[in-house]
Amino acid sequence: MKPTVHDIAAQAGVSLATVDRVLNARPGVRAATREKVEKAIAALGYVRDVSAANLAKGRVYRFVFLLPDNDNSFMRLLRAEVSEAAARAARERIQIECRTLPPFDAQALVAALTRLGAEKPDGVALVAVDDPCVGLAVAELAEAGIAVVTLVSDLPGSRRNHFAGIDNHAAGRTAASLLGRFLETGPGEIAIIAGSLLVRDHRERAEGFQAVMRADFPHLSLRPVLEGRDEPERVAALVTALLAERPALAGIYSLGAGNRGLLRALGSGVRPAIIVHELTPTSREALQAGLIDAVLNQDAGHEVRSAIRVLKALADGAAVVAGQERIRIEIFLKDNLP
Amino acid sequence: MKPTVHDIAAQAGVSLATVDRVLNARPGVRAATREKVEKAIAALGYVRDVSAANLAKGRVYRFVFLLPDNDNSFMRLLRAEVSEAAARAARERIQIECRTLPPFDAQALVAALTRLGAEKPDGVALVAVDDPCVGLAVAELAEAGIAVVTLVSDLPGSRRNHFAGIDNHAAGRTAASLLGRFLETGPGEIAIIAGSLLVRDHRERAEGFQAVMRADFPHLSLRPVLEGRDEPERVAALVTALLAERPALAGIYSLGAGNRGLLRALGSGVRPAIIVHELTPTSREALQAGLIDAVLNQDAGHEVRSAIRVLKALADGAAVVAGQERIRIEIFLKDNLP
DNA sequence: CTGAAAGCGCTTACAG
DNA sequence: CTGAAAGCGCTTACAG
Repeated sequence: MKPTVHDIAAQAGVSLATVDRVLNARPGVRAATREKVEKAIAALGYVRDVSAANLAKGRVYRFVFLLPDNDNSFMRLLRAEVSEAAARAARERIQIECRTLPPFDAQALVAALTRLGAEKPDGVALVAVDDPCVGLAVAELAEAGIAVVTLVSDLPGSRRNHFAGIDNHAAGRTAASLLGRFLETGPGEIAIIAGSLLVRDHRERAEGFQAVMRADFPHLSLRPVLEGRDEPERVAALVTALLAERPALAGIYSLGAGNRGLLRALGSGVRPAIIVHELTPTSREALQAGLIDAVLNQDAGHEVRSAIRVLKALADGAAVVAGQERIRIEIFLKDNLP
Repeated sequence: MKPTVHDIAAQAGVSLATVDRVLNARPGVRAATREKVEKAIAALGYVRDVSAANLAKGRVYRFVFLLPDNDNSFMRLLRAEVSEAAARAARERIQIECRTLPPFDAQALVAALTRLGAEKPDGVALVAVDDPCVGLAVAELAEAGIAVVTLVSDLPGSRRNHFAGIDNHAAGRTAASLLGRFLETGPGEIAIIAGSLLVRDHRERAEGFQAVMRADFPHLSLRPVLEGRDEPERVAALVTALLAERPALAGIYSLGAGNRGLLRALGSGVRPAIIVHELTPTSREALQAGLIDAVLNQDAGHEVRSAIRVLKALADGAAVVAGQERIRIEIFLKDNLP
């Protein structure tokens, strides 16, 4: 049988209350007593039953998710995944609240974070906006002992505890490798469409893409990055103009949102090779119909579940399973669609 | 506050024992009483606290993993993942035992399954061998109320409850799509190397690959499937002979194990485009060094953790999170290696 | 068929 | 600084 607090108490010759004090590193135990108990713990190989402890404590974990209220498929999906996970988590004494904010708005994010510093939840997950004052607000939460996880968009160099998202540089490099291999037939021009280069994820994807293209596929030349602001209308206008000017364009890497616009702007004849980001109803359908060649994806459900697991581990001071929390850059062709 | 069994008992005017009987569908409750309790449960929106219940029951889940003792990287990794997961699971009242068996041996597997029918664990995970008598042994476990999950290799049409693995047809199709796109420069010949076509996974991968190649890339012709028995030596011999006969071979799809042999057989000059299965130290290094072009992978850690979650859900009669248990066909290029 | 009481492993006032 | 007792939400003999 697994040893319990009773066994430790008996072995150490103390009461349950004292065992509990030592176990939880609470003050008010003489050094000699503490040592006796620690010896017993080690001797018996005791491992605490966390759910029994939580039951006794009546502990409820409180986590808050701060999400942008962008109206694009990916963000909608992310919000839906948080809601679903919240419903499941409630059964395990984990209370998740989801607050939406205007997108790309550092001030709004800072305000929300500052408020949380006062509310003192056990943990916070946020889609970061890349701005120094956000880093400062995160530092204050960390100072207050609140666990912080960045989601989808990171804040490197800040005091966040963990990032639940993909390596966007690597995503850009992957897109370049793939597109380069698809276009070995001869020279050509490649267009890059971002949402905005002011956003860290997009900038990193663009950089990774350009680096590999220049190094490994010198026969392909890169056009300057276009910024579609993640808006279908704007993307459509940009691509229409682009194809009018360069009807023989070899490839397009669309690294942001608004792909509905991209698809609308394509003619019906020979099209460039196309790689886009995020598996949405639009991109899935386009992939299946052969209108695009590959989709790079981050699994929103996995990111959300991972963020919750990590927040809980941080709250418990427990270890995480590294392999389980690594968010993959998924490559989808029409053949391996889930 | 979340309602508890006490609240139900009070509302229905019965004792805790009776509430428990209704909650667990145990016999010996008058229909009228049962109804009162059920009404109270519904009215209060009661949700059972599973960990409190497990604590009270002193319940320990017993799961047994039946794994082949193949000496290849993937199977070694799979066994290691089971050990790791077992260590973690022990803390949550889940006891996992791992038994190894000779590979591809239906008789040995049937014997092990039959023994388990007597031992009556809560659940069994097995790497299936595609043989009708294995299906019968699985049916007996199902009959005995033991949850059964196939791992990596499925047993379709059997009474297993769930398959934790990839769609191997789709994997083959994916390999073909990718290789086809990599070889658009002109006609050429493609070789397929399997472990053995007697194994279901391998057969399905080969079929998927051939189907897409024939349909979408008619300029590429397929050579007959070679069988390397997953042994490096044999694979090396086959590939050496192949390249001697066809020095201008355009591509190789290696869908089984033994890739160390494949790499050894490659000359130092122009090489065919190559796609292999499973991310192992060997394939990772080869991908990074540019000796192969892509690796299709199934995440062994994910498969094992998923199998355990599903077995637990089956034992509890609970629902699974479909998105979380879907095993992806991962595509790795050198740029998105984890 | 139904209920009172004890207990799972841990924690928490409260008393000393 | 230390301990006895009650309690978290659920289940289980046992008695009636």
